[in-house]
Amino acid sequence: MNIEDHDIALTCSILADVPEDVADKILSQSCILTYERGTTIFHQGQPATSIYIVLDGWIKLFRTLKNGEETVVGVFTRGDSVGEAVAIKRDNYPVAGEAVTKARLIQLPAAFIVKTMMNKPELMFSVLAATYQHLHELIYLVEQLKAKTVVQRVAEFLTDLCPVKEGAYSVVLPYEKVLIAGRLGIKPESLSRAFSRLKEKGVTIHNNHAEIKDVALLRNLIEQDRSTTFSRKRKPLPTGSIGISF
Amino acid sequence: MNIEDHDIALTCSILADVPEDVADKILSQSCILTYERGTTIFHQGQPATSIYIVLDGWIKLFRTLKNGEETVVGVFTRGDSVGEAVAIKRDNYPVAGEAVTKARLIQLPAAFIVKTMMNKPELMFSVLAATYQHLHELIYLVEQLKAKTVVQRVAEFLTDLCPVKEGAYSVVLPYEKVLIAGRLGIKPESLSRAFSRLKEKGVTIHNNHAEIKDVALLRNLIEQDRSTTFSRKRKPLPTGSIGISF
DNA sequence: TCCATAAATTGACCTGGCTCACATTTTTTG
DNA sequence: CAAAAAATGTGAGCCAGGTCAATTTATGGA
Repeated sequence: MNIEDHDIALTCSILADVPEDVADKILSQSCILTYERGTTIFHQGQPATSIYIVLDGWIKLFRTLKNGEETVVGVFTRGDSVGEAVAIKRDNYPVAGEAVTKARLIQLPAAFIVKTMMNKPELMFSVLAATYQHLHELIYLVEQLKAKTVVQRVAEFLTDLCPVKEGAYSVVLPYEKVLIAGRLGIKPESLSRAFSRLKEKGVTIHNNHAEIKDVALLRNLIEQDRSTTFSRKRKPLPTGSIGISF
Repeated sequence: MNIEDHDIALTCSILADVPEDVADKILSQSCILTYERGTTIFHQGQPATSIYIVLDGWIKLFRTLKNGEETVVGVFTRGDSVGEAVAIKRDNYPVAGEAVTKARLIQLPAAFIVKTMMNKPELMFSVLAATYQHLHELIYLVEQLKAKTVVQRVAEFLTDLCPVKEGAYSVVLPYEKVLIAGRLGIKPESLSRAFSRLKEKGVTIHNNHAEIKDVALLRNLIEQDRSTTFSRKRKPLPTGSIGISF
C-alpha cells in the first residue's frame, strides 16, 4: 500500500479516530482490490464478511427487485466506507455493490475488525459513527423522495456539490447522468428536462460541467413549497396573460 | 417499573443480548415517561441525550421542512428502540419524535450507555445491531418510494402486518390512516383509493379492520412490474372490449 | 343520547413525471 | 479517422397520484 492510499484510509471515518498503530494493524490485515467499470463488488443477499473503503473511483449500492428494477440507495467515492454494520453483524448484504467507474477499494476483513473492537473502544465508536452517517444520509434521501419535486432534487444535488452557500460556482458532475437520475429516483429524460428548467434559474449544463450563476438562488428554490416552485397558480389566470415571469 | 415493562425492556434489541445484571443496571438509571397523543418526545435539531424504548402505544419519527411539510421516516411501537446511534454520537436528533397515541416510553441516558459500552462488548454489538436495523428499514423504505406504485406500497403495508405468507387473514390497522399514508409517502385520499382498488384483489376495509382473502395474491401483486400491476396495456384495445379481466 | 369535531371517503379536475420514439451528441473501437 | 455504440436530449401523449371541495362516517364529551 502506497503512502497516498494509506493517508486516505486513515482519514476515513472508521479509522480516523483510532490510534494509528491500531489502524495500521487493521490495514495490514486488509487488501486492495481493483474493479473495472460495471463490475460487481458484492452481491445482494451474499453473506457480508468485508467492509470496504473507497480509494479511487465511484461505486454504487443498489437493490434489485424480482422484476429486475434497480434502486440506487447510495453512491460513494474516495474516503467513504460501506458495509460496516452489516459485516460486523455477519448478516447478508441487503444491497449489491458495483463499480460505476474503474475503482480501487480496500477490503477489510470484518472478523478482524470485530476482534479489534472488543478492546479498542475508539474503533467501536467510529464504526457506530460511520453507520449513523449512512442512516442520516438515508433519512435525507427519504425526505427528498417524499417531499421534493424533481427540479428541487436536481437543484439540491447541484448545491450539495458546491462548497459555497452563495455566488457563482462551477461544478463537475461526478458521474454519468443515468446514475445521477437513479440516485435521485427519476428517469434520465426527467433529469434532462429538469436541467432545462433550471436554465431560467441561472444553471447551464455543458457535457459534465454545470455553471451555477448564484448558488443562493438554487438553495432558495429547494426550500420553496412544492407547488410554488415555478408557477404560482392562482385560480383565475388574468385574460391575455402569457404566463408567469421571473 | 413493573414486571411487564421490565420484560418488554429486556426483549428489546438493545438489551436482549446483554447480561441481565448489566441490563438491570441500565434500567435502574432510566425512567418511564408517559406522553399524551400528539405530544412531542424530542425535537428535530435538539441535542440527543436519550435513547428511548417504547413500552406502549405508537410513536412517529418525522422531519419538518422549512415550508412546514412533514416527512414520516418511521413509526414504532412496543419493544422498539429509537435514537441509539445519534444519542451515543452526541449529535442532534435529525428527526422529531411524537406520540401518535398515548404512549409510555423508557428513557435511557445515553451517557450511561456509553460508559457501560466501554467494558461490555455485548451492549456495543446490540446497539450496532439496532442501528443497523433502522438502516435496513430505511433501505426498504427508499426502495418502496422509488420502485413501487401506491397500490403496491399499500399492499406491502398490509402483508407486512400478516404473520402468514398465504391464505386468508384479518389484520387490524395499527394506527390512523393519515399516518399510514404519511408512512407510505402518499396523501390520505390516495390511500383511500388504493384500498378501493385492492377490493378486486380480495381486500376489504371496514373501519380499522382489513380482511384479506389471500395474502399470497397480495404478495404476488407487490412483485409485479409497476406497469403490469393492474392493466396490461396493449396498444390496440380490441374493439368491443369492456375492459381487462383478471 | 346528542352534538361537535375530527377522520375518512368520494368526485372532478389537473399536472408532473413517465413512456415511447427518435434525433443528436459523445465516447469507444478498429 | 471512420464507424459503431453509448449516452444524452427532445417531442408528443398519457396516466398515476395530487389538489380542492364537498360529503359521509367515527369519535369523544357534556
